Amino acid sequence: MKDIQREARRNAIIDAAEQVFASKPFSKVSMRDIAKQAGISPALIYRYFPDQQHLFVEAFSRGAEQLAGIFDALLSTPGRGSIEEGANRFIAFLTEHEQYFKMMTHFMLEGSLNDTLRDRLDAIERSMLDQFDRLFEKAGLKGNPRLLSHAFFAALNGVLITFRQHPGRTPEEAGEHMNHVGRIIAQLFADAARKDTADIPR
Amino acid sequence: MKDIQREARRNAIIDAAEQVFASKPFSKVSMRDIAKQAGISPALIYRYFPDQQHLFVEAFSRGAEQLAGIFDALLSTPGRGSIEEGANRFIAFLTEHEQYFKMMTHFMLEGSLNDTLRDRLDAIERSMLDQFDRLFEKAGLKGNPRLLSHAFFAALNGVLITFRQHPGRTPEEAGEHMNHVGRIIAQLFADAARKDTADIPR
DNA sequence: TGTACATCAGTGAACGCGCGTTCACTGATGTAC
DNA sequence: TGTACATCAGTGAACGCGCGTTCACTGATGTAC
Repeated sequence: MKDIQREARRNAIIDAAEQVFASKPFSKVSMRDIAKQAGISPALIYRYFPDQQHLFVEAFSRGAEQLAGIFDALLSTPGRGSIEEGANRFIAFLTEHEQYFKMMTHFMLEGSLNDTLRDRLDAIERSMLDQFDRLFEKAGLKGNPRLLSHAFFAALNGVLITFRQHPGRTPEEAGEHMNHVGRIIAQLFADAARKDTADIPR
Repeated sequence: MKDIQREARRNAIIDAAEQVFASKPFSKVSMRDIAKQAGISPALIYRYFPDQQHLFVEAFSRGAEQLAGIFDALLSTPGRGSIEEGANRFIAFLTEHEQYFKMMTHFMLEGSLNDTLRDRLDAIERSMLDQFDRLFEKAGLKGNPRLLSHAFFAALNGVLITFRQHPGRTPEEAGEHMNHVGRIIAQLFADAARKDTADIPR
């Protein structure tokens, strides 16, 4: 079988995984579901991925690349890429692509993960934090922005988790609320970036 | 059987659930584990709780009450209860009592929950937000603090989730890092509380 | 005080199910001669 | 070009397991007379 075909099928399996993740809670997603969505037998997945965890990490890493691409475009456009815009895009991407958000929180909360995969996820997180660093640098922050990036990244994750399925709201209303709260947080960080970093303890 | 004895056993089951939750990831906790920890048969749990979800919500609600008590003590002591202190206590409580953190994130992420229980959890979240409101009022904020409370609450949750099991850190180091990042976030919110609320869009 | 009975805390074993993964096998395709 | 063979994508069914929950039953305890 040609490498191209193999690669195509592999991608089709990841696509299927994403679609299933987008349609039900993480804990309800099974290999059978994914196989069904892809129109293949469950056994075939194991010819393309050693196990479930590898497939999930692969799918997540795809989302991370997309998000990095969005940030990158923002940051390399003059006059764009404010801290507010970064927050807005981050929240928009992860609410519009729930599958990645579900995977991310799963990895953050679940302890038992293969060392190699854990390393891979750490690298993804670090490159995400690098993008946040650039956001702060572009906003004019002097000194090392890393700690602020940690705080900002964490705060935005928290907004997504806390208001994802808020009581008596439609998904649209929830999304609006997340953007609203995200904007408030972004402004606090933008204020901090404007000041000297001297009064932020390290 | 006397009501007192019944109540004691009921509490013992909740205690056991907490201990199991503290010792392993959420997804690995089973009714059998809890029964074993409590020294009883799994079937007996069902004479005290209609099902697993009710038990979990009951256990979580206990933690929420403890945390509310801590905030309440802080807020009713003159000269205490700064925003920084609130953040610090919040993070400390949920890192020292991992079981509640695991349950909270589970409820936030998992969609399929009984309506009655969902209402109960919403009430718990609202009363937590009330405490955050008081924090901001005590810090001198004029106007309705609710939106800031949402943002602060979400940001602190994010810190807990994001840095809970950070690569190559001992739990102590992770806790230190969370406190550090929490302090930075608290300072941003404290700055915001000091200013007029007029420049925070609603 | 003694006895018959009702109550219900508590149990061990089972039910039914869904899961991740593997196994034994089929059959299409490419290749060597 | 035809044939024998190797390769390997792909499958249906099964394995083994753990889960939440229920069932049929036991036996201790309290109560009515």
